[in-house]
Amino acid sequence: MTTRVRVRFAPSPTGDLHVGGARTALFNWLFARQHGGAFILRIEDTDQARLVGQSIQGIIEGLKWLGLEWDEGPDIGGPYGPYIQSQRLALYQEHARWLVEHGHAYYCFCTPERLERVRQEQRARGEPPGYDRHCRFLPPDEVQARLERGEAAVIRFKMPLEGETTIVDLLRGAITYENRLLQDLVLLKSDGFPTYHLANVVDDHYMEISHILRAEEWIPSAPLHAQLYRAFGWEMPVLCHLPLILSPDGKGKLSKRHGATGVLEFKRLGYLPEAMINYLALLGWAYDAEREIFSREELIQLFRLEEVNPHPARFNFDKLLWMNQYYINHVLSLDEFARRCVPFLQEAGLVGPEAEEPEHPTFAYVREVVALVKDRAKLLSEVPELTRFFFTEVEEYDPELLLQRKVEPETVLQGLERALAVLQEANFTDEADLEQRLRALAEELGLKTGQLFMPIRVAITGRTVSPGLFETLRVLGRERSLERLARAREKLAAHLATRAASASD
RNA sequence: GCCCCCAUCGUCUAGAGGCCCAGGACACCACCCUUUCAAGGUGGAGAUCGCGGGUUCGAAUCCCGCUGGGGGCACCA
Repeated sequence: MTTRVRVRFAPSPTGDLHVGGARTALFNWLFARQHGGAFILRIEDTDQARLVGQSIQGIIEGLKWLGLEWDEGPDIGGPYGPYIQSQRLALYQEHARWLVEHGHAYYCFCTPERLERVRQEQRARGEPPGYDRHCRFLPPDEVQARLERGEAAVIRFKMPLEGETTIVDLLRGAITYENRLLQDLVLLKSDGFPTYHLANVVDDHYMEISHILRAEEWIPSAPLHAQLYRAFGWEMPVLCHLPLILSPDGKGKLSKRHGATGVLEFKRLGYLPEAMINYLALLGWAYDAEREIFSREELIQLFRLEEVNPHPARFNFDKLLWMNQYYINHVLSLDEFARRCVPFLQEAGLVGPEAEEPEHPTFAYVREVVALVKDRAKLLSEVPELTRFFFTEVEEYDPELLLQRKVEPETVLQGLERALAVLQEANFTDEADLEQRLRALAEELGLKTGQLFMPIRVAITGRTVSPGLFETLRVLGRERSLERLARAREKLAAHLATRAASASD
């Protein structure tokens, strides 16, 4: 029997899409694509108290940024909709009632206060906290009377009191629980909303989900789900619990206090979705002993769910950063890199909206400029700082930066003067020509190349770290280069004069 | 407290009984390249495969116990 693969990512809209959720979504997506199945986005908004407005939008934006497109979902619909649980309430209520009528569930009138008190007493006695099944054995006519009186009630599942429940996890095999240790959990809350357990099981069934890939933290509720499937007489999908992503120090799940955790935060910080996907795929899975750079398409082809390592992995920001730089340096084309730099350059006020147009000269210039930092940027967000002097005047800098250890200040000054003269003659479209002339000049002045090039670099860029000198001169062009050189010479001359004056005082 | 999962360099991992006195990557160190910074190249350091018992001619690999880490125990998901 081959059932069509249908998987789902089912976040609850309580905040941004975080990396843990993104990894779950990724594995679901890879699995669906690899099997020619469907990847479904379902929003589990059954807790109105924890709802965060706009977070559905944020989740969708995050998934889109990662390129994890879905086949059915709240925004695009599909044959099994609606895909937002708050729009399916009647279905859950109907099924909760069905369970009561068929002896699998019961009404519970216990107040939150009573439940809390019971739990406290249990804890005090060193017992595991949980519901004491007080209402499970209420006489039917009392239940009826209280319901008619309009008393607030929830519906709880009647967990079998004896025997055991075994679930089968794709990565871990059989996991067995003793039923007597399991709880009579709430399926339908007093506000008429279902809990996760009911809504999830009902939806997975009606949406014909074939494989449930979700985080490991759900293992303990799997026996309840298995019992629900049994009570309904439904076949249970294949279960696969994905290992958790732990904080870098390994102490607990990754959370906000460990730094960026929201997928869109990573976007803002200048990470590439390709790097993010690649890194996340490798958190818990590996292709072989050597290879670790994979395109989306390669992942779809090579990924094997059964090979996922069941032990939790720590999130390593260093490795992600390395991978991001690797993608910028070695994977992205120049055009692609330039295109992605544009929003960051705009944000920094260095280019206008025209830079977005591929045919516009501004984009052509951006392309030329960022080509010089493509092999040294780790994050897209660094690009504005790395290239600022190509778009604006050189920022004010300390004239001391022009000076070289072991080189007389007068010689540096002379070097700048001579460079100005030499470059006057140069062909600025020809890096080799620029290089040749400046190397010759260094030799003429009896300086090591660095001793001449560094002052020029500072003059041109205002800093001691920059892209290659000759390519920088080329992109900057004759006019701006010579002007900056001249200004640096004046600046240094003035500086040396003041220095001499204060020294003679 | 109870239940469950997991266990190879600091981290992510390869390893499915002999190919492993354990391979790769990040991070770290050194050297090379070099106009700065990167990138790249070469090399180094880093794991008695958590510990203890078995099984076997042989175990990182199989079994048991222990320990450690993580998860869960809501009218949250």
